[in-house]
Amino acid sequence: MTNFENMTSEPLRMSTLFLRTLRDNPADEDIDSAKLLIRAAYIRKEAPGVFAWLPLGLRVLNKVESIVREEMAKIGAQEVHLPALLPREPYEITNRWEEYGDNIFKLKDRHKADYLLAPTHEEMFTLLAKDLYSSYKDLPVTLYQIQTKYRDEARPRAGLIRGREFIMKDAYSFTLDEDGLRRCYADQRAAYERVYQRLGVKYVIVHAFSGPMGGSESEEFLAPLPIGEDTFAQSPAGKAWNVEALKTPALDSIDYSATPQSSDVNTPQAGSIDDLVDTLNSVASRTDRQWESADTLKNIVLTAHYPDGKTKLIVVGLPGDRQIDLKRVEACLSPLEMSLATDEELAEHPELVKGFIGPMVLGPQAQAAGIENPVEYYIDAHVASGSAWVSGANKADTHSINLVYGRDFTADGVIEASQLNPGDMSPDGSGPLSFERGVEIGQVFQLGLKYSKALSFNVLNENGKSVPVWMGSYGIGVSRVLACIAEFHHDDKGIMWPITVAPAQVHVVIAGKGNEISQAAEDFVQKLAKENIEVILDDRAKVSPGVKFNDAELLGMPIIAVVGKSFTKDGSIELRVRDGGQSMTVPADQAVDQVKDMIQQLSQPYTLD
RNA sequence: CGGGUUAUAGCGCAGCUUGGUAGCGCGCCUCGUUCGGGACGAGGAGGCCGCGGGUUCAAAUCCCGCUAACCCGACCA
Repeated sequence: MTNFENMTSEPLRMSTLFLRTLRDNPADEDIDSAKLLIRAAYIRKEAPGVFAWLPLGLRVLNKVESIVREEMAKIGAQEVHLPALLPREPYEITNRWEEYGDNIFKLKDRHKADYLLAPTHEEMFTLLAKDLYSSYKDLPVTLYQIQTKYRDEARPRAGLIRGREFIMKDAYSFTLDEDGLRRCYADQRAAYERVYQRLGVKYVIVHAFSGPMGGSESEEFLAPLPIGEDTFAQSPAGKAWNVEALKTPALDSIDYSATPQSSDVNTPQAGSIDDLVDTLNSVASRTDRQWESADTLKNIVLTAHYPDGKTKLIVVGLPGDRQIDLKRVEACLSPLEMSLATDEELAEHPELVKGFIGPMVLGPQAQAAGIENPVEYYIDAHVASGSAWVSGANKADTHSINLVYGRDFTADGVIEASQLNPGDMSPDGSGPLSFERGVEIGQVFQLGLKYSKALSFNVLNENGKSVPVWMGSYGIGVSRVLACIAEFHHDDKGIMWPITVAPAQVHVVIAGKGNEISQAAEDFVQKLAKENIEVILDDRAKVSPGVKFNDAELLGMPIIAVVGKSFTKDGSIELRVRDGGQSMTVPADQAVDQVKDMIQQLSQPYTLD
């Protein structure tokens, strides 16, 4: 049990432990990990998204952190600790004072100078490394910290999973070149896999959206849980993507030589795509097949918000059977943020006839239509070159049919604008996508030169030339992953901690009165302590056995030992495994060895299916 | 930012319709009896009924305003 060598072997006595378990679930939490962690007095909510750590919770947290530290040490990352309270200037240089906006906790000191509570530390780590290092001989170096982060979330929720104050391990690698970055990235990625395996957390590595720094690689570690806020997609070949990073496979061009010239159709009462399809089937019926929503091209007017607050209208065209996904549009048109245009905003462009907007007045077509100040037009990646569409004719009660993309109209750009659906083709072409929800518990990111350039972190290379440093950043949501452990490992009675993070390995219950029983329990606990096994001893007087059993199951130590009835009968101790329930009664003098066997078994790596 | 729900003891809740001494369960304290699956009896402690204003002889309760928490949504022209 080398893992626990440095831990105290003094038993935790429930008679004096700062602990009060709750019989009822807290009314304002609705996910299992938050309910159980609060009921079992591991944590306590102090404000929305802000939690206090109580003795047992802190022990779990420390063990999670220890595992992270061990794995960071293995790959040569060095621990530091930066302040959370930071001046404004570095964030001003990288424009994140503005970009992060309301998500930053901002404050002023007594001299009215701006400060912030750091949401992340790329700037400070870059400046720190820049301060000390200036030669290629100093590289590579990877620094990390485990530290409290602050983000003023619009809506904190789900207990520890989306907090405003949370604990994060963030690491930053500095290398001379891109190859070095790739090696650091691979090291971190491998360390993350070991961390999550040791924590007993299921994870899926998904391709993540890598932002405007085109080409940089980024992957997220998601814990597949239905309460997750991220949706990820998996292909039959086993690859996975965050939906934000999903790319639609390129479509083959369609031969449109047989498609007739476009023409207008009178379509009153075409208020929705469904109504339009019905109308088309009655006024413009075709012989080969019925009109379907997938034949229509709907054009959605969006207001694009620049970071400085200015706005412009854009139009996005996508197949009528698809839903627009504003987040994906934003990802393609970063840093613009999107909202649906209001009627007032629409009114500034009279060529946009609500309900009948078509491509012929938009983007590249606008000039020919005599429009001075054209609205930019983007087309969804599901629109194939050469495909024919029904779309608005830019006058009331009229649609055009046989509008061919690439013949009759083009766009200012092709973007990922629509929600992907189960069954859509995977980017790797291996078959239909399936979707699942996940909690982001880690991310590895090849930053490239973004921060070193912005903050002028250069070193001299072998030729004496000043070159920017390649950077990567790597995060683990420590408090969040703790909540995920509880999500994966609990039942309706309580938590079932993996032995690697449990506050103690064994929970000894004194069930019964009398000196003999309590003395036997004390002897047992002392023997366990000699073996460096951590113990919680329920030595509370005047507490009935039922209460003790229920608390033991709620608190969730991996092994529960009961000294009571069976000891009185034949001097034996009852041992149970909390998760999975094997249970046995062994003579007291064999109990320690039996516990060691159980710990051995429970310490086998988790098989993550 | 919009929508919904809620706010009464450490925790979970009732009371509000119809204004009149603030209640229940758990937890906490004392005494006694219990002691293997959230024991029982007796006796206690603990409240600015979210905040502010109003109506009234009288407000947890009715009216107006505010604040906070939790959930849902951030979407089809």
